[in-house]
Amino acid sequence: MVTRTDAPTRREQILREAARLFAERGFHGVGVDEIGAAVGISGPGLYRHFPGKDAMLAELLVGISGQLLTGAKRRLAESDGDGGGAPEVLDSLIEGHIDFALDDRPLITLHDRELDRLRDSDRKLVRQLQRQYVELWVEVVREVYPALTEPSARSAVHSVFGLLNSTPHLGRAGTLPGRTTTATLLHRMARGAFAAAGVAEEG
Amino acid sequence: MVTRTDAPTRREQILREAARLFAERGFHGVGVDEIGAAVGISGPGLYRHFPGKDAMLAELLVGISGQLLTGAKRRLAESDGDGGGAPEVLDSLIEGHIDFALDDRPLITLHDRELDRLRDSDRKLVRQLQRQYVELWVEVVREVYPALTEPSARSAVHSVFGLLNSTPHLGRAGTLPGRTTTATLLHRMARGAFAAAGVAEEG
DNA sequence: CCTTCAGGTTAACGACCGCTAACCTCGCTG
DNA sequence: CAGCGAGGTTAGCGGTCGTTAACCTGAAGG
Repeated sequence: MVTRTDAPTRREQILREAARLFAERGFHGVGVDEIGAAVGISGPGLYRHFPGKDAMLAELLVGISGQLLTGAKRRLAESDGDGGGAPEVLDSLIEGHIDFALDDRPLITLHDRELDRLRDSDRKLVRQLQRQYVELWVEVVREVYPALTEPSARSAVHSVFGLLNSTPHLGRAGTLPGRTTTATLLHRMARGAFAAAGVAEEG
Repeated sequence: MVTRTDAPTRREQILREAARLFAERGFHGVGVDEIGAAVGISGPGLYRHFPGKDAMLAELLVGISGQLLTGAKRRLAESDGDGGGAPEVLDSLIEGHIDFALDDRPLITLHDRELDRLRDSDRKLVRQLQRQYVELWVEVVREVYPALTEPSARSAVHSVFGLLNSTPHLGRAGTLPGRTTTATLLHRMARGAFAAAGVAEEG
């Protein structure tokens, strides 16, 4: 991960603010004038950077899904090189998802909330990326907990996503008991949830 | 619970369809004409039953929050009468929440998604009910897992809500491996998540 | 120095949306 | 049976929203 030092482009500013506003008030609840105002230009000036409001949401959602999937693939590949067993890979996946959820709360919110506002083609793309991401988790989870059937594993993965993506509900930013504390707690809970899911099937 | 046999009133029909549509496409994404069409009347006919579109959302959200809180209080009281210890109460709370999440998926979706579209007074009321519900869980959780600090317990409760409320993401209705199977899996995972949160603090 | 063009501006259009007004039509009920 | 209220209807108003059109400006380049 090369950390950026140069200033964000206007385009990136717009995406960032749009994500925040969409997450706060919903896609239909935010006007283009507001997005413009948030970056210091006004209304239709946005159309120099994006063909329309939909395009901003599309780029955001495709970006998130792609980032999540790419990161997960990278972690999987890294642990293949190491002596990393399946449990370590699962830990790595959990850690990556938590980092994302804690660092980009607006995006995580949008990710499972505004998908249906996309044009058909974009929605299909995002869903495909999401599906790959889920399948990747499912494989690792089943390796760690062989007692799990495939449908149960998939349900378990979705549920853990729900758990990890709950961070936006945890106090409005300052109230958290410290980032690493929260991350550790979430990590333990995710592991615990998977473990409980994978004990016997039929409980 | 007295099971109703009489037909739902027009008003209840409207609320039911409005909930479904709001959950599918967002509050601002649904027009009053669509809600009307969904119950066989058209557009402004809704105003014979509700003073406005906002009022429908408000009634839905207040209703959910109230139902959840009432149910939880009832379960708490019942277990006080029995020889029910804290772990049994927690199980009962989890079970109740799962029932609700599985039976009223649209409402569970709205519950944490469209709260900000409410008038100030309604929003305050809903938040107050939600807060009471959370606090009730927190107390029980801390009784079962005394190692948990209060902020951690609160975070854990919110996270488990995220886990339990993930049901809308689990396949579009028919794909679930049976209701009781799903309920059991979710229950085990919730217990596992709490247990993992409550082991030591500092992990 | 003139041109070009990226990146803004304001004005305005057309569509849509929530809501109201005005009217209609039953089924009760005194 | 007169009347009246509950629960519909359609027409239309006022406001908002996404988008386009037309215009402006300042910096880069031959």
